Amino acid sequence: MLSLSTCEQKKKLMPAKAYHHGDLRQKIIEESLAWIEQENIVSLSLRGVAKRLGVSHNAPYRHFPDKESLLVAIAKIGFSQLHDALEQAAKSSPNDHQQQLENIGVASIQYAVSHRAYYQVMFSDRQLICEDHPELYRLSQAAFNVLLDAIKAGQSAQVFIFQDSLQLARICWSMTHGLSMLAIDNQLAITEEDELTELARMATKVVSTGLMQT
Amino acid sequence: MLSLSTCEQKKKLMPAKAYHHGDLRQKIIEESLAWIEQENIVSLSLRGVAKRLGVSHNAPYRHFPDKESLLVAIAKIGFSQLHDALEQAAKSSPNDHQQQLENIGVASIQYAVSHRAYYQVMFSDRQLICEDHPELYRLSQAAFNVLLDAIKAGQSAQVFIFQDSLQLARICWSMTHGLSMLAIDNQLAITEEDELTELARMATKVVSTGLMQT
DNA sequence: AGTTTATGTTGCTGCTGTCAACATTTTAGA
DNA sequence: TCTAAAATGTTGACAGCAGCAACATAAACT
Repeated sequence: MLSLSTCEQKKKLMPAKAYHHGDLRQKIIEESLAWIEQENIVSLSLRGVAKRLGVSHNAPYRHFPDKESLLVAIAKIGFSQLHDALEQAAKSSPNDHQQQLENIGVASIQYAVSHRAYYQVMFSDRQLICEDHPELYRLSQAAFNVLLDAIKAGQSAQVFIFQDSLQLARICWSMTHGLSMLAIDNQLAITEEDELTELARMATKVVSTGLMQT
Repeated sequence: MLSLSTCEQKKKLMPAKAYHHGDLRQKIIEESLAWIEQENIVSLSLRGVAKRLGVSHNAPYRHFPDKESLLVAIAKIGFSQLHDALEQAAKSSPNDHQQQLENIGVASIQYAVSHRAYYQVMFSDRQLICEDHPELYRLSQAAFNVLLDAIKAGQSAQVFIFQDSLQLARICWSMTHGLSMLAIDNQLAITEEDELTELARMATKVVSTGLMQT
């Protein structure tokens, strides 16, 4: 399905095609993600990735003008995937707003821990999401808006409290983001995937309960 | 006056004394924090700090065996300060468990945004908090335990729900941590300090409400 | 005084991001 | 089809970085 989107890039503007190597651009992204999972994001280097792929240390620069561009490209994919995962979750329980909100939260945390490399790039301390990368910013907003819309719908249905929906969405986002980061950084002392899912469920229920009208 | 206090560190165990420079170890820490605030934590380099301080590129290695040790030293101070701030907050409203919990949360967020350089080091993607640094781990646990104790007290007083207190504390910690990180990374589009404090208050109220017994 | 210890410097190695110049392969226009 | 252009890959260079070893100096201790 991802290759479908690249079908549109057939012409000549997108440098995503494979000439000498086999779609080197894609391979660089994959190898970078593998590197982050095996080592960590701090030690990720373009030269190291190039060496792993058996190309010269400057080959990646034919596909990404600099290291930041590679990270932005990865983050874009990640936010797109996250958006899809949240949309999927939002489709569940369309009549139970509280349950829907919890499902979105759990889906967000599950995406983070099952795509830790993506998530670390998306929220690395490199400040990628800013005015310098408008498309990335738009993609991150799209994912956030799934949550925001769910809250607005719950407010319209008189289920959630009537405070500023943007602020409430930021609160939900903060909890899932914080839990995701702590889990990825192994600061929750949780080994089992099920145990983490259970914590995610409990956490989203606490927040959603706090949002309910009395 | 600073030299007066160092006079008390007479013996030889403390390497914090000033011989040629003026307490270089402390200056390195301060300059590193200033660097992180002015630039960012990714670009922090021992050589850059040394240059700013007018010493040779290897002088810092007389005080820190490597870069990670410097970051650990900073993180230790940070967690100690955070612990104090949370203790202070916990002393308020000793009879209102919900209010006390909210005060702890707000204090945590306020510490993060008013000490962003410390906070970024404490929770950088360098995995400092692990078995490799037991004292740092202990300090971070001490800060966390302030929150945990507040929740346990609220449970004993039949104010909070009776689920696993450790999990509940992690949920609170996740929200404040996530909100802090997003605020530090400017991903909340909030400029005013007051506006952020208001969001922190709202956020802690949502979570604390979700923890209340029905 | 003389030795030891703490601190600071110089020089080196290997790694990194990035630039410039060049080589090769594919594509496109005549 | 042949050739020019574009896309892609390589080599070599430079500066900045972490960290090591050897050396230099200043303070402390005996």
